[in-house]
Amino acid sequence: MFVNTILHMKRATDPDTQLLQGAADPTRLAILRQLAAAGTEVCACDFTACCDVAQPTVSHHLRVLREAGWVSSERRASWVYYRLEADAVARFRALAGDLAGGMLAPASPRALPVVQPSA
Amino acid sequence: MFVNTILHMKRATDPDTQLLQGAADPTRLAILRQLAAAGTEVCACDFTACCDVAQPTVSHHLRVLREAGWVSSERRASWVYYRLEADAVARFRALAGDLAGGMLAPASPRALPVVQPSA
DNA sequence: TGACGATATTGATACTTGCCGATATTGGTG
DNA sequence: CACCAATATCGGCAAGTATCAATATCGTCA
Repeated sequence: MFVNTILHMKRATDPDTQLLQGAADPTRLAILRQLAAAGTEVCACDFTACCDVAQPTVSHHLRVLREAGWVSSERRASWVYYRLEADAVARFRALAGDLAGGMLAPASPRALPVVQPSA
Repeated sequence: MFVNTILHMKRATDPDTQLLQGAADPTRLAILRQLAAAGTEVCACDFTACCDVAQPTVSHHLRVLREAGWVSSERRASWVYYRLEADAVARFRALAGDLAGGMLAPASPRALPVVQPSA
């Protein structure tokens, strides 16, 4: 409430959120999946084919992915090759693990709070 | 290009994208983390405290999370309790696994394509 | 150097989203 | 029933974002 008086000034500065936002788009997720499936670098021109969006749009999404840390690119001859960043994938998996948290444990016989909570 | 002539008509209909978009916000990620850390259900009033946004905003984010399948809610007395949906967590972890794809394997000695790719 | 193919950037537009104040709704209580 | 506390919904605004056409840039090749 107080912190937020600085009006909407906090969006996605957190690296985890950036990572998630990077993947949170159908086109970008398709790109990430294609990269994961390939297991190796992929030429930018190969994404244009799969994503049913125009070339500038693909380029835009690739930039977003790069800035989110998901991919890195390397120019070779006329083509630009993109590859998944192992570090991003690792962080993503760690995040998934965090959220799994209590789900994995057999869940200790928890007492349902029948009376008022903290507030 | 052709499919897209239907102008911007495909946003986030895919369930995986929905899941990612659900988590791709600092406030919502904080909520998810708090739920995971708690390992059990959490009263809505407890989120208002941690998220430095106004109550209607928290309520909004909780709805987004519910619609994305991340959480389910149950009203008890005056309070509403939220809990993580195991299914969503599982799908999220599966997604992380998918993206890891080739990263886990020792990466077969791949031949760098020096000549032109597919296009 | 000039032409060409592959990508990136720019500019404009429409849609989406996060936020809050005000208000409605729900359930318990006196 | 009237009141109160906890949540949800509504209305509107400001910022973000996805998209494309047009254009710029970069590298290769003749």
